[in-house]
Amino acid sequence: MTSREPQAPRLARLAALIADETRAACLLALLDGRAWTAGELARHAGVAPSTLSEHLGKLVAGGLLAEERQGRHRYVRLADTRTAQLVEDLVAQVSPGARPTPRSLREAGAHSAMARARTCYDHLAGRLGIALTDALTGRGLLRQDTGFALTDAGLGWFAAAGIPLERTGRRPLARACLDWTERRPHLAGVAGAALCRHALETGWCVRIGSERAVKVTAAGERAFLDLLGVEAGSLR
Amino acid sequence: MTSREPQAPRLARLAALIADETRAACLLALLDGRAWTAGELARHAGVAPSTLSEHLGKLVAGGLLAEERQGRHRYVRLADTRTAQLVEDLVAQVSPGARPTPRSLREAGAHSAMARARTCYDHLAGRLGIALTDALTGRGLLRQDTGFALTDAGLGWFAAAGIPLERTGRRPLARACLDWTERRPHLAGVAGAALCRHALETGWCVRIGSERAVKVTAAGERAFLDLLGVEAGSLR
DNA sequence: GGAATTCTTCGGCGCGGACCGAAACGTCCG
DNA sequence: CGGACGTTTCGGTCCGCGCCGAAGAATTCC
Repeated sequence: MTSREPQAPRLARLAALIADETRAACLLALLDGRAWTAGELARHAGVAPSTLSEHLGKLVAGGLLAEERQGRHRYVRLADTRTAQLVEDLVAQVSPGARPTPRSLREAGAHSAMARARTCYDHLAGRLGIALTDALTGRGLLRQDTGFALTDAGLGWFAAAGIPLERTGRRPLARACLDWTERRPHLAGVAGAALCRHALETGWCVRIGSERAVKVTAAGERAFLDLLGVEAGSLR
Repeated sequence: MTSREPQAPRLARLAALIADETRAACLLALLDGRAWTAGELARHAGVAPSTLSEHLGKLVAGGLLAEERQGRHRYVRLADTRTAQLVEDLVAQVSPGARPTPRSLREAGAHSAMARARTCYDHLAGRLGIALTDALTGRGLLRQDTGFALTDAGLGWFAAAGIPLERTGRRPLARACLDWTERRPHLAGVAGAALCRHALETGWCVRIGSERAVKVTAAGERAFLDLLGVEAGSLR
């Protein structure tokens, strides 16, 4: 059998897009679900703007990024949830079993804030994401023993909490996303995104700094306790 | 923010392992779930044995492949189900919306056999995988509307059919795997693997040739009809 | 209109890595 | 014990690509 698999070149070309450290840094930064300008990404990655411009060209051409031009700015974001999920899966694969020792105090602070609570593209992750997922499961709202799906009671909980779940396209309502700090699954999919969006809109959580880390507010602490019995005090 | 994401180098290095066309061809071939020798892979990929030896060294060192030495042979296989799932996800991302036109009759035949029924590492895919998944869903044994999980009736069906489901480690019982020919989810996870294994052991399906394609036998046609009402005649 | 900002294009440099063939090493078999 | 086979190591070649700086295009601000 000398016939080369027909999709080998495509697979290699896709992986090559991620196989560069600068482009990988961009994809990781964009996991916050927001749109960044080319200049921001260049500073973030520590390369010349001209270099980063070429990288963006490749990522957009490869379908990993979507771009939107506004005046002299070029905003890019991850193309879709599937792409974000793919990057998360890759990160989970390389997530170290042993936690790496941070080099500086600032890194240590940033790392622990990320481990506490952060967004994973469009849903909540970190210890907060795990705690909410565990609470949903413990109350019979989410079923993990036979797969990963909301129960009928779970559908009712979202409705009662005033969090609308839009059945759009083929995206699953609930889906497991492997957390790279906790190494445990947490809620993603339509329900995960809706919960995160609601938490940010109602002020249960606010973003810290310019990246993915978030923190729980006083209002959020009350809400998570009332609605799910989650003690989120340590995640403030 | 000039701090580079700490896991960017790791992500890039992982992707670089897949970013070579020869290594990609190896990973795709190994998606059949079996162990190949270095020589077989070299012939399959169309490169010199010495070249392929170096590739295998990198893939093993990178944790994507597991190796087993037997005499003068070096057998390699995908390291674990998570790695297989990752490769499948990457393939799904690049799966062409428009079917590519095969270049030769033999390729066309191989492609259509793969589209009919094949294994996806350790579970069934292609039109057969979709048909079984649809049947399970239609009979209330698998729930896809709120995620992707077996129902209690589904657990009973597996027990009644004599297909044991081993709850091992963290691997989910049911999980969706996106099919790259049908562009629809089909059953993976512990249940998908158990069903595939049972189908091959009882002779419901047999492998065609040396790769992933399988075909349904007469016994399999009866079984699928009796157990799930699936008309698998066109998949023989 | 002119200046500042943001991004892109281009030429050129240098490193990394994929490839091969030749030779060495180990294993199996007659 | 010698020959066939599968695999590995090594030296050498070559191409791809990531990087920069300088110059150019587009847009906004004053």
